[in-house]
Amino acid sequence: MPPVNLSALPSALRDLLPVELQSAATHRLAKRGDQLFKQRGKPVQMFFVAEGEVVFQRVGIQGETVVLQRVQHGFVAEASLQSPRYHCEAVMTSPGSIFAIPIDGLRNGLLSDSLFAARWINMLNQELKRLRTQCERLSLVGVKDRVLHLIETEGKDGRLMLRASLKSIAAEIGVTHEALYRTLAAMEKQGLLQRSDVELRIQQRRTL
Amino acid sequence: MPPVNLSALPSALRDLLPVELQSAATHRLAKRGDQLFKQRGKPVQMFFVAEGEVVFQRVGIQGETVVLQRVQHGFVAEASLQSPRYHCEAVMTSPGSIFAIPIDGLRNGLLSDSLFAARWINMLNQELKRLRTQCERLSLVGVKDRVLHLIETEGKDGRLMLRASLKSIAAEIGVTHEALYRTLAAMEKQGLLQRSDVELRIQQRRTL
DNA sequence: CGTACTTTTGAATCGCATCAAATCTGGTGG
DNA sequence: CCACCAGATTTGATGCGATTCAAAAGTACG
Repeated sequence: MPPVNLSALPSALRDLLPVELQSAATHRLAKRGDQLFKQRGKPVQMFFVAEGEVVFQRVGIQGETVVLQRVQHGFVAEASLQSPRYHCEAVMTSPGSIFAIPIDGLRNGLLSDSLFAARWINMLNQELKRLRTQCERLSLVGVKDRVLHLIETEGKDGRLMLRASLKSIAAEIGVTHEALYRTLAAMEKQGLLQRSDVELRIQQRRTL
Repeated sequence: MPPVNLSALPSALRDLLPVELQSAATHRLAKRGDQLFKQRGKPVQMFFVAEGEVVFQRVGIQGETVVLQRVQHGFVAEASLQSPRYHCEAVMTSPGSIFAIPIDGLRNGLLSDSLFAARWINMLNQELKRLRTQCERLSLVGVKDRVLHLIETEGKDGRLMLRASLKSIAAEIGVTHEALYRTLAAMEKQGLLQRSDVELRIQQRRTL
């Protein structure tokens, strides 16, 4: 992977990382199916997804895969900063653009730059909240409620941009893709929802 | 709340916090139903549960409560370090022992003590992993699989200590308490599980 | 133009939510 | 110490909705 033209860095990275880490970053274009790292592999780089989608998944005993997280823009496996091994694997589900930062440099930077450490903690806190929200969503009964919750929490103004397939969304909200397709169709028929190629939009009731 | 006799601090706190923050900690005994903080309240203290159980929950639109997290030993709402408001409420579900640390002191400490910041990041990373595991659990189909997953991931050697009611466990794994009771009974009848007042134990198959 | 994947619809089964009600438990106050 | 109450535990009956298995049509990509 080549070193990065600094001006090409996503603003999320430029605002977060100290300059010395920005220069240490490398970049690559990844295609669908590429594996960023394997379960039980040793972390040497921290990956940041700028474009495309990465799923963070674990392979169960019967070989079934459970999606733990989808990432379209952000770090993958921040929690593995000091882990000797990955506890999950990361795979591209759509072609994309990936930045990588050496983990030891990251660790040093966090120790030597306390403002950077504070920003990093902030990022982890946001991630914690996002995960708690996801747990909340998975606790809801019924596909419909989960869809609405997803649009309300991950979308903006009742609109959820579709950056990935509905199938991967189905996995994320913990239902089969068949159930999701059927529920979306039913909701649209009831006028609760509008679908397009690029987004899901909650149909606002005019009078409350 | 009185200041704390330093030697009474849980070791988890003594290993994590700088001494100046340890002296700033206060302590209280809380009883069932006590509310540590309210949804939308302003965070001024960071709470650490040493004994008893706290649930971290959000009240939904129809007034139903969703349990986001149960804490028996650890920080509650670490993610609210820089939040202007809590996005959830925290309630004791059993009497317990609570330590409180002033949030501004915590923020200052994280900025001035980089080793402390590194330990804090470590703690957040562990919490992230725990939450991802919980999402994984909630994605499983069937109460039985969730129970087994819970015992495997939160227990030790196939034994899960019951620090709280089965009902609160049911909420945590996202099923009704009736379904949990029935499933446990069925699993016990099939010899998959042993129950006692204090723990659930997976029945090991002798031969694989 | 074929291959792989997503999207879609169908049918059957069944596990779980739901509503109800009884028993048991620990804790409180009289 | 006992009556009482709130909550936990348990069992029962019912119906819906999601999983599962199957198959077809649509779509992207090399």
